[in-house]
Amino acid sequence: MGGPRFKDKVFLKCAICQESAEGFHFGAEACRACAAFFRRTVSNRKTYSCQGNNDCDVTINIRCMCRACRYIKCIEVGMNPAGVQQRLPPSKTLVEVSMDLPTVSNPSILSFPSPPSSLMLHIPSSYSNQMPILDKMRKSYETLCNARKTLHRKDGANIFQDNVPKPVTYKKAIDQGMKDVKLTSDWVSWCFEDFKNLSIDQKKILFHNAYTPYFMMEGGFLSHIRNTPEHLVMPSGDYIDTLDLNSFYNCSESDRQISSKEIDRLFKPSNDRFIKSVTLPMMSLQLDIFEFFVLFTLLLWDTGLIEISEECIEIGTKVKTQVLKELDFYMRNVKKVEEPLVRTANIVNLLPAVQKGVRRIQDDLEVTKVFDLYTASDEFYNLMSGRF
DNA sequence: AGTCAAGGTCATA
DNA sequence: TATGACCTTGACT
Ligand SMILES: [Zn+2]
Ligand SMILES: [Zn+2]
Repeated sequence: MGGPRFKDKVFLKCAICQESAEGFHFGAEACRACAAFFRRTVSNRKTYSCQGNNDCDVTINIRCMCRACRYIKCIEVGMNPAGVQQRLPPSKTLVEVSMDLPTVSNPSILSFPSPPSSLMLHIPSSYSNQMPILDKMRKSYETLCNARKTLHRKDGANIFQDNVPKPVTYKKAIDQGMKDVKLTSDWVSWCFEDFKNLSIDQKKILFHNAYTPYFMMEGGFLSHIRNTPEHLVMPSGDYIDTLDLNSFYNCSESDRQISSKEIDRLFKPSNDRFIKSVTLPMMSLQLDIFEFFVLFTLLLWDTGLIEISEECIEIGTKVKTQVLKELDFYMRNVKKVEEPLVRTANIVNLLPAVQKGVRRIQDDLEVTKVFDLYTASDEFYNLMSGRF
């Protein structure tokens, strides 16, 4: 028993099983056992399934009890499957395997499902000190994306394969939005130390106020990144096809009471409006990930809310000012924007468009509620109050 | 030369 | 067969 080792005056514990750790592995502080487990899992492309409810404890004594939950925890603490290298010696058995899957020749490519967009950039670590909050958001967004891949993985699908994005129905979209609430709330806490320290009431108020607009704004942003403005991209990577609203709103299980024309009349104007006022401007601005984070910050820390405390207003104002300063530094010294003021104003001007877009679409849903066809949004909003 | 984090090996359960 | 202690490698300082 070596006991916990010293490392620069600090005890380090494995983020997965709490055993004393020896260093970073694949993006997280981890013991060698968990690192080896993660490497084997990714390298051999194994899939596990949990016999329980995907919430088994993974601690040092029972770390092997549930492989599925151990792997999920690896992802949650920040391990990146892309960190596992491709098998170097392409042995004969591997060649045979790849013959079975002629469409996928290079397994390592599968670890990078996101198309390499220059707008999803990372900043050099030398800039981290100058923009700490944005840097933290960027890094934890990567963690969020990995966690989403696990969470939204289709049953039976290989976790390491990039699922081809598919159009979703209304019910699936709500379902994915509900599943993503917890991850997003975790992400918010990862991003803002100040948010983590708020009272539960204040957290709920801020998060509830921001989640739906954020959900839609992120959908617009991701569709801008993918260059498919007519799609609203969901956290899972699937999308709402606004050119085919009929299949979106008419789920197969529900009665097809509404004609395709009626659907278009009800929903098309607000969807088109959202694309025109949010997604397309993002594309023309070439909004990047850090600028998107600034918008999220302004959205979350809504100091105009009537229910929040004076202290919360003070904190929110401080956070927003800090992030705007970081944006200023980023535009001047990293992105080297010619007219930072004009660009910042254009970016911030997206927020009222997002808010109006959300309101329009929510109004549409109110109308459908009168028709008593869709009730999922009630569950959705009820769920929001149970977090934190 | 020393550290870190990859991959590999192989006794053991 | 999966695990994890132990070893090798290769990049970086
Ligand atoms: Zn561990
Ligand atoms: Zn489990």
